[in-house]
Amino acid sequence: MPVRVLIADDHPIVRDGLCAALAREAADDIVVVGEAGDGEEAVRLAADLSPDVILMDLRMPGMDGMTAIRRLAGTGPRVLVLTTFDNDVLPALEAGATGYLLKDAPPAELARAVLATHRGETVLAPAVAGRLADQVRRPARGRLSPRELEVLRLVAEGATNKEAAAALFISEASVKTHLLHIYAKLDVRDRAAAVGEAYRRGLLTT
Amino acid sequence: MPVRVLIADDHPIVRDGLCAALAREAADDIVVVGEAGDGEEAVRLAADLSPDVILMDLRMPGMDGMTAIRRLAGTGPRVLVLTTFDNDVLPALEAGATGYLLKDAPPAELARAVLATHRGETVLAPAVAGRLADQVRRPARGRLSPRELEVLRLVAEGATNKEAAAALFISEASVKTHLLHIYAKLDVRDRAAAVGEAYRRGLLTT
DNA sequence: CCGGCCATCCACCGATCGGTCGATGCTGTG
DNA sequence: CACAGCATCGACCGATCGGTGGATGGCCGG
Repeated sequence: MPVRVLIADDHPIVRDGLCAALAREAADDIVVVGEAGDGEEAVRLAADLSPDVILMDLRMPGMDGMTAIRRLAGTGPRVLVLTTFDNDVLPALEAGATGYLLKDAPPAELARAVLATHRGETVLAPAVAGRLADQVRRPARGRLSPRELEVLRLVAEGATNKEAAAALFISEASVKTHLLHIYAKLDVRDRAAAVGEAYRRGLLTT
Repeated sequence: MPVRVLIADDHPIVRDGLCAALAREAADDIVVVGEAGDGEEAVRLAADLSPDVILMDLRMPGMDGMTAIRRLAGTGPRVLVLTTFDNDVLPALEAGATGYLLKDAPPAELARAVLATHRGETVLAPAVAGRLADQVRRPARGRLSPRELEVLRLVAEGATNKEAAAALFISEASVKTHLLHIYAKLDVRDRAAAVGEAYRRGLLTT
């Protein structure tokens, strides 16, 4: 009995590619039962089709992959994240993903990963594993608290300390404290470098 | 006689998807004659296979799509850029691309675009056209000079004005002037916002 | 129950930055 | 040739920022 797969990706071309690759590499063991173009559709189709494995992109319009994973946590199907970027690994695993692959993976590896995911094995792309190790080695280093992230987002959009304070309904002193903590965590010395480093680490997005 | 297409994209899955989509949408009119995984391979295969149209991703390891387009300019095949991001439009067209599509395009549109490109028509994704109009309307707005980009890169990495001046062998006053020009072009008021805006516009990359 | 992280707040000071006046010379294009 | 854009430099001033050294309370986990 083949593994039932649901594909969730906003690019039709990528969905086509996944179908073609899986059919070519493991036609007997894998069958694609559905395709979703955003997180909401993925959650709905997962309930309707009860797939074994969901191939999930993280960046999608509307409901993104991360929240979709949280919605799906514990409902049956295992989620294999398939995305372009190697950040977001820890959040994805925390949200309930079983594996994390990159889109530059060769089709054969992809097929193997789908089968492994179905068996409950955690699949990590090699490049991803190293990054994960880094993050675990340095606790808190680089992990910003929700509040700190809000402050940094405002600063990245041009807010002064005073403006950020007003936007968050806190005092300017608190904003400065948050920023000092951010500097320490990102290992930088000023707001401009903090914004740059945050974008490089994928903490801030377009 | 079908249009001969060469696919250049670093993701095997995307290449599969393009093959499948083109085969499904226009099997009689389009034939994929080759696939390349980076810019260098694309240039080599273009010479060997003499395709009519090259579907080219811009972000690839090794030689990127932009330089590949420049190499191919005037050698015969027309280049249709197919990428995820809607920046880089103007540079791509200047480099010699005939069209610019986004990866979220539906397969049918993609097939039509390939045929149109072969006829020499310029194909632009709707979202791209608007952005292009913006850039033309406001000359210089948003386009940073090479020197300004260097300054901004240093600032994004945490350099003070003095440090940036030292790194570029110019005076601190010049750095400040460059920064003021940057602020005006990006429509921001400080270095942190400039860095953020630059990342959002894809002027700075990881 | 205590330590750690988070979030909040205060005051002071020196350094840096941004704004605004300039100015010069070199390019390339109409 | 005139004009625009680029790159360089100078001086001044006020505003903002970063650094320091605190303080409080809440919450969670060992």
